[in-house]
Amino acid sequence: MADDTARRYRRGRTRLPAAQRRRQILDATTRLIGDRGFWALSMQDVADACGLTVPGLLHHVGSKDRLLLAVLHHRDEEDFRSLAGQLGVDLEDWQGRWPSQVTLPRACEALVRRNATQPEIVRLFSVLQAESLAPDHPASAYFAERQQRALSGFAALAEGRTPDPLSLARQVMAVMDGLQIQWLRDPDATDLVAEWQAVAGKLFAGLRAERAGE
Amino acid sequence: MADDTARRYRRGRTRLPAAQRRRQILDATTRLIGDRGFWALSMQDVADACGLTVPGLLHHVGSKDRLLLAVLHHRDEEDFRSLAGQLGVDLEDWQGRWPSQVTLPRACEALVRRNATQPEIVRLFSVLQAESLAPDHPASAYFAERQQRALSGFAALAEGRTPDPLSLARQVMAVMDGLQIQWLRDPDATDLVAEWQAVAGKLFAGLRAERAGE
DNA sequence: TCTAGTACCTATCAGGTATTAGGTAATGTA
DNA sequence: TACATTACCTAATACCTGATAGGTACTAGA
Repeated sequence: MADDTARRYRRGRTRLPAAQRRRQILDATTRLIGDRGFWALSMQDVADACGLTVPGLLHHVGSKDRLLLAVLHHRDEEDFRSLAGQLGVDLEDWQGRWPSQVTLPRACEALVRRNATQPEIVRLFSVLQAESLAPDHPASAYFAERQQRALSGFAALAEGRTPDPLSLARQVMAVMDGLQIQWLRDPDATDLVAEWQAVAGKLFAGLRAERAGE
Repeated sequence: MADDTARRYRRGRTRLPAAQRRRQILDATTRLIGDRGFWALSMQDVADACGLTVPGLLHHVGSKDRLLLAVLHHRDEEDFRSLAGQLGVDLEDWQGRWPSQVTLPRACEALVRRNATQPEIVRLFSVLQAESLAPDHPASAYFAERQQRALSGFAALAEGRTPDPLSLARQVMAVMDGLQIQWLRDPDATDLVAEWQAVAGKLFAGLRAERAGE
């Protein structure tokens, strides 16, 4: 009997180095949350997707909540890196501020274009953003901070070019989030980029090309 | 012992007529889903909120999924009724079309104003709308149909006054949904109505007062 | 006052949940 | 080849999940 369990042990599972396994876990979780949301996600689902048992999975991520936060941070980093690349900014000499050739319309366009290529990830954030409106959701604080950061980031780009940059930032963010939901619900009927460009024309109508006082 | 269970039976619970109890259940569920989302909601929570046991609750609603749909339909009806009232439309002689004095800007303003007074309900729909992006969510079909209905409703109001009514409808809906999320996350920092009016000015800039050909 | 209907109960089920404890074997290094 | 590390396992814990079966007692109509 002892022999039996010994023979059954880890039947056919592959053993991976921690970093590689961790990446696989984050990827799988990203996909699964995008499909079902976080509350509906079970550690069993993730473990299955990775060819692990549940405790095997927990060995790498600690707990379900920490898994969620790891996924979010990972995606944020990745997105930021890609966006900077698309805008021609070198991350080596990143000073915490965008260079002057990066304008709000240009940054938005880049963001929307990138999002249009990765619906699963957009869904992940859309679902989680809404789910996390509940104060005791594990990602509640994260999304509150993220909204703050995004808003002031957008506002900074419009600084000096419009009377109320923060208000414009809110409008930009609202349109993006709202369009994405419609697009996810019915991807064939909605052209995310085209629709964005149509609104952008109206939102940015009064935007000055140069900062006031330059 | 039999005596004991008999004495414990329904200790102190109040018995209500079905219609009244059902309404109480719908109200409580609305509040709870707004707080936690549907996946995170348990029948136990609802039962507790109503002073019932879980089977007692199920007696009235059948199943968790049917409870959800009942809540959604109930809210939709209520909202429609209120909106019509605010726009001065008599539901008795409702023909399936809005009278000509109801314009898209006016309808939107009324909608936003009403939403601003009931954050819990707005949260209910925001959370559910995102959760239900998963195709196997019990409200998935409902929200797909609802999005369709809302879009064509908005588009109909703009018919003949703008080159692409459907596109305008999508923009309007996107802004509303997006602003609501920001507002729910941070109600004090966001003035829903004011922010809407600011965007509305831009979105409706080219809208003709009269339908083309009138 | 008897009776039919029904609102709601208790008990139980079959199955999921995340997490912990403690062990096993594959791996990289001395 | 010996050893330490660690990726991952099995087993068990202590829940909670929606749902059903079958009974109890309140209530409205005759």
